[in-house]
Amino acid sequence: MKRKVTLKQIAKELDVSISTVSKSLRNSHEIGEETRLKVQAFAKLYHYKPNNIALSLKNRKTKTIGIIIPEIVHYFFSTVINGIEHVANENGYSVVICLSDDSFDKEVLNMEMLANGSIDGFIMSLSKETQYKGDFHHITEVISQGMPVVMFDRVTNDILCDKVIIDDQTAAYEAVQSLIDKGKRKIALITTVDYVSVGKLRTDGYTKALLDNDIPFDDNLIIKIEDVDTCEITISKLLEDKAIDAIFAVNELFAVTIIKMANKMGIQVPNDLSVIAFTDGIISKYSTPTITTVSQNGKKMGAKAAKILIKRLEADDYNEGEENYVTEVISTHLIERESTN
Amino acid sequence: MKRKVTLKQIAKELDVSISTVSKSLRNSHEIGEETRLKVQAFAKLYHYKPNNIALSLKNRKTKTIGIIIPEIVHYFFSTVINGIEHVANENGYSVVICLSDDSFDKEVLNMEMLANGSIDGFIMSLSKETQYKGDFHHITEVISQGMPVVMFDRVTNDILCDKVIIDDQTAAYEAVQSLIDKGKRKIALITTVDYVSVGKLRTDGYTKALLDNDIPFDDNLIIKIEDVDTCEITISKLLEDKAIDAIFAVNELFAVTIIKMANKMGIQVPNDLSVIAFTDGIISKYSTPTITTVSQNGKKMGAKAAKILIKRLEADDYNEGEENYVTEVISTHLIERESTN
DNA sequence: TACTAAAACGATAACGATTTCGGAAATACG
DNA sequence: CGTATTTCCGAAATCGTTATCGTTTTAGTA
Repeated sequence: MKRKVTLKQIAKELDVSISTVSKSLRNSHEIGEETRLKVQAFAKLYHYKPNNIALSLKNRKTKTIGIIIPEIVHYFFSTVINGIEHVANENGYSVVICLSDDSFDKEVLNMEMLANGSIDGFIMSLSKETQYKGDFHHITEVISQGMPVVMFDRVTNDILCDKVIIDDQTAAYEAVQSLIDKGKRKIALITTVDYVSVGKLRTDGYTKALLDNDIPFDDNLIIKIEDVDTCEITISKLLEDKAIDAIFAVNELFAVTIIKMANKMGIQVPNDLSVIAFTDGIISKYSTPTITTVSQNGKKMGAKAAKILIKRLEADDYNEGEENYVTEVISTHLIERESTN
Repeated sequence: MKRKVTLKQIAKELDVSISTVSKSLRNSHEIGEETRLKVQAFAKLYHYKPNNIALSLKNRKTKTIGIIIPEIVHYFFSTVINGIEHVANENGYSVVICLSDDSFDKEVLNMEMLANGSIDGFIMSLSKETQYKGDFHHITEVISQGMPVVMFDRVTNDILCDKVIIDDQTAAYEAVQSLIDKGKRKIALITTVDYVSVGKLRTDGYTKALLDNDIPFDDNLIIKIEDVDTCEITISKLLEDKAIDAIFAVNELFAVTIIKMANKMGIQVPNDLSVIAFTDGIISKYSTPTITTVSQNGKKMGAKAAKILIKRLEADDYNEGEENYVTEVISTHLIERESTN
């Protein structure tokens, strides 16, 4: 087993100094051509590659981005990572990923773990519990230490930093409006609990759309679901009200469950009931019927977040502290499929 | 903006030496109680945390695991990462993730990037292109440098290392056998191109099941698909043969597409046609009808892979080179749902 | 009192790289 | 021929830790 070769070993082998080797490999004109080529040849032969850790320590930058998300087994977050990873890689960055499992403690732990020199900056989406508690000291902490943070999707106004979001409220508004345009009047909303920021915003959009169209707002038509796996009864109860002609669901899991329950109860989608979901994921595309969704381009969000972060990282070298944080809004649009008519 | 505090700063502030600070924080008995407590209090006050990079350099280990997978927007791989991440975290490891996008070059690049000291070991699944080319020099390279590699799912016999797989052949065999047990005789197979190792194995299992049951093997019933998005015509052509009473698909995307096409052609699933898919993912669970699948527990695979890797990493400290590689086979089972009867 | 032993702390090397600075040799120039 | 200027290279600092090995001070013992 041959350990990786270091500058020191090359230096010793070639009977020159470490600095000479280093300079040769970086093609410094300080070194004579003969020596330079000799060193380069030797290094190539032994597959020399500079040790990243040593470089990180020296340069005080790791060229890696820390990602903290609630859950990875989730199409939207996967696509975001995908977007981040590609932009990161193009710019010579790696990504390290930590999952908070929607737990505040894990989020804090992970951030502390990464903040100790392992990464140059964060891209993150808040855990449910963090949003619920409203405790963001761990984030302000790293920001105050000069580590840039870009938040996406599940963000908070309590933190000053770059953000990448979609206009959840407007997107929801437009989705509901599209239902109204198709003549639907009794539109239900299946959403998450309120402390999830995006859930709240989508609810607002829903409410506003009804209001603007003079449709009476009925609190009974808003169902807040905490756990997808146990929502079937709640949904079927809602569906018993045959007058409901459309449902807006804040994610596709809710939507597909609705369709499933409707099927069982003999309610035809889209003929008896239109369904629109937020988040354009794999399920909507392959479900039967396919589901009309509000596209929430995760890859684009991830890419944008990465670009913002990297730009800030590279800029930090020159001008410090010139903080003019941006909030980038990724556009959404309605993807019409079979679940609406 | 306060930079992170270092030992040196604490030492200066408290007018002691760096070593004293270091030892105090590690509770060394070499340091008198008074000094020790003073230093600890000061460190706590300033939120001192040792710099990971410096530690990595010193200890020659990074406590991070490198993951290289073809694609993250893929339920199976997400669950594997989930499994890895949890075990890693429990043991104080981080994970850095690189995507090969099923490209050989990206796989090589990513490995080289990580192999230069950034990580302690790899967990990986081969890209399609790598399997196609059969070129594994980048993997043997890192292994020969003493870096442990654990491969999962898409593995190769050409590399000696730890592996975590499922028994694709037997699992496929059992799936097909279950169809036969239900009286199906004309069973088609929708699979990937042959160089994807798991695709090949599943095909073998299919073939063997037919053979063992004296069912004539018909080459026309095996459809090899390269790209999911353009397979609809191929599938519908197959379905024109109304005598086919069951289809075994090597992944759920194929399966759901089959069901979709069948629906369009007026073929009832499961009454006219039974469908079984490999890989128990989110689609199978939420599709209509729900799809009977061969469970391929990704989380378990990831967890197992991480355990094996970490065990090897910790063992490496003491005994070197005692290589007795294991190949762990994760058990599968059939999850019966609505697409079969 | 003189010597030894223990206790408390500091200097330094090392991990692997880059870079500034300084010095020696070779060349140019007056 | 003596000095100035390149050319080429090496020593050393640095990044933030830990660990080994001294060194000093104090206490204990004969």
